[in-house]
Amino acid sequence: MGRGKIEIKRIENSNNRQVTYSKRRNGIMKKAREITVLCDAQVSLIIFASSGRMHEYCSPSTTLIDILDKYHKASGKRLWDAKHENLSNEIDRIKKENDSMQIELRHLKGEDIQSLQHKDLMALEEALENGLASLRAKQMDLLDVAARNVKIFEEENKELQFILHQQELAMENAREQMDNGYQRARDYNGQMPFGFRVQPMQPNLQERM
Amino acid sequence: MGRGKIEIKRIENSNNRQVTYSKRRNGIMKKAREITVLCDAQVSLIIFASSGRMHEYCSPSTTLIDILDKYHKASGKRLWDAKHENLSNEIDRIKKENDSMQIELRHLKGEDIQSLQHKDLMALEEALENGLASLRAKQMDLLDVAARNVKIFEEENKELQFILHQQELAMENAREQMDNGYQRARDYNGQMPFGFRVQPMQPNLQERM
DNA sequence: AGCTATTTATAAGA
DNA sequence: TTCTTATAAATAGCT
Repeated sequence: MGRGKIEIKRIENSNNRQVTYSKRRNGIMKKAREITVLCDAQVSLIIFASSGRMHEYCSPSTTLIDILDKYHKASGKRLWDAKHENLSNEIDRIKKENDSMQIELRHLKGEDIQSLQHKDLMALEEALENGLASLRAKQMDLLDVAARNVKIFEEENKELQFILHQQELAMENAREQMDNGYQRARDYNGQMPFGFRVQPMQPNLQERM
Repeated sequence: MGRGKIEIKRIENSNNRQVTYSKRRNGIMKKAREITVLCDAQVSLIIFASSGRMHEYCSPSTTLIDILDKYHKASGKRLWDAKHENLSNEIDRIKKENDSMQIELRHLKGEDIQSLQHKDLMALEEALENGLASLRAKQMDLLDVAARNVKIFEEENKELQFILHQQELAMENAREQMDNGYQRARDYNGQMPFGFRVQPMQPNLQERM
């Protein structure tokens, strides 16, 4: 369709080839648009010129991804399969793992055990009793710790009371000295023996509950 | 280009639409082939008719995957990465679910409870005790069933012993009659009253353990 | 699925 | 590239 008929074979003149490429590319794109509208078709058209430049057409109302998805289903060919399949398989695998854990959990919570056989029930019982035993042991530990903490607090309390008492004595002493002279009493606190200061930390306190 | 000019808009007559689709599809395919040859281009063309049927052209010397790869590089658009991302996200989601179930399971089995706080331990204890309670209930049911089955067997046993006894009497009787004449005794069994036959089934037997 | 009058696309030239 | 135009090709409406 032109001034002369041409054979369908590579156009050797690179300039002509480039011009023809442009013209025909526009032609195809137009045709693609037209068939889309006229016939309700979905079209994906990707063209790379030999120069590497790309042009694409994709019918509106859809996306290339969508079309490739349908292509996948329609042709059975797997395009980006390897990765895709691995991921799908992994999902399946994990889902199965999930399901079995879910069932185990339910059983341990006493749900859905109507269908279990005697043997399964025995195993379940053992598991529950083991769990409970571990739990009791842990609770005993905690009680131990708590008792120890109580003792530590108790001792500290005594010590604090002792220090408090000492301090009261010191204060009284100070008040007496104040009667003798304000200047000497003002920095009394700085001179108080170190051992009589209240310690804010309890380094011996055990793990909290 | 035809007997009449047409507007580029959806062809309402479905038959015409289908015919036009076929013709134009061939046209585009041909154009795609031609530009491939004439201009050294690489082309991927995928068309879905509204019916869902698919047609594709891909220039020789390449593959759809190859073209999509180049598309990927040329356009920067992702395509199937999106899908992969979705799958990856789902995997992450399920894995998290998995992990938390795993932890819960371990806790119920008394493992890894060193780090638990008092409150968690209380909850765990309750769960375990509930589970154990359900289990005991189920076991009681089973014991019940077993006891009932024992009783049924017991009664049946008695009945069988009774029948056996009757049969022994009958046999003795028969032996006596045989002394009187072989012919009359031969089909004695066929004449035995129905109620005295051994029943092989136990229709009252409850669910097994 | 063919036919063909017409419309479109485009090769070559400017 | 873009425009022009002669001509090849595609195809709409019929069978």
